[in-house]
Amino acid sequence: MTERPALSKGEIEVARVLWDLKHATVREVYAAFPNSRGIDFTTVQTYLRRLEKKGYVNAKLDGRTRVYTPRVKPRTVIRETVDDLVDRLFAGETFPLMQHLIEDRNVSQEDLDALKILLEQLTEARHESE
Amino acid sequence: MTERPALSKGEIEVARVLWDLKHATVREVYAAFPNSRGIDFTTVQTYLRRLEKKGYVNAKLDGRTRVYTPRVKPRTVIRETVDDLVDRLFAGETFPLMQHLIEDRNVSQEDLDALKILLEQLTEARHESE
DNA sequence: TTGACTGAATTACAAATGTAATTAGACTTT
DNA sequence: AAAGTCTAATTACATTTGTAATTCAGTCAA
Repeated sequence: MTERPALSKGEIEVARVLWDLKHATVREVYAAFPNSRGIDFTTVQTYLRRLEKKGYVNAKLDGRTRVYTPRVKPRTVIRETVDDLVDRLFAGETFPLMQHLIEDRNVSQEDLDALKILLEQLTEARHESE
Repeated sequence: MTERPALSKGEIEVARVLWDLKHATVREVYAAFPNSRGIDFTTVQTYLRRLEKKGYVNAKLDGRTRVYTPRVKPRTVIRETVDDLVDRLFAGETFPLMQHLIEDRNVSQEDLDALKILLEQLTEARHESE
């Protein structure tokens, strides 16, 4: 089963950076944060260690420095995280979330158009595989 | 400012029940949980107390029993919670989340159609107000 | 070789969270 | 009125999370 403990907010932030970098040391992850974030080097270090313990990243020693690489794909984490949110906030229903996103946020016209295209494609794909 | 502390997962669960009931005692909220949830009466009690402290619900004494009522609307909590998720997981971009919802989940054809209509409506509304 | 310096590992710690045990107050029944 | 019983309030506590201080191990300049 998927029994990985869920990620905390801070852990997700760090995981995202690591997905971008593909593999990186603590220092590199730390450097990738904008200064405005005001996060401490050792805090990043802690998050990476916890990500490793939770099974989300691998670490191998290069000299005396640990190099981290993602172990779980973004898509998987996204799915699990969004699942959880949808369960808690919408009793498992996806539609209300989409409705909220479309109606209560400022979606640009470009995004709206892109969405329409997505929907069309999906509808067509379904008809084909019938 | 919106400076209410964010809700935890458990707190959201309880808040949702209270939104449904409009106003309720601890016992009523507790009763509204399915048995399968396996949550303790006193746990619900704790969550309600914390929701009150955080400013999400009001409580008034009826005899010696506390009756809770929502103080913050679902829509507001949803907005804040989803904002937070989108920030953490998608760097604030709404589109990737919608894309995920549409592509990586099993959206029914009815939902797809409903979405298209939503999109159309929004597009029209925009053209009018130009 | 000995401090000073650099960078990484280890340890720390308060606050938040999930979960519930314990205590206390009011109502009932002998 | 004492004992038992409900129900609600108070207190407790381990775990997780956010955040970082502290320690330790090489390296370099004096």
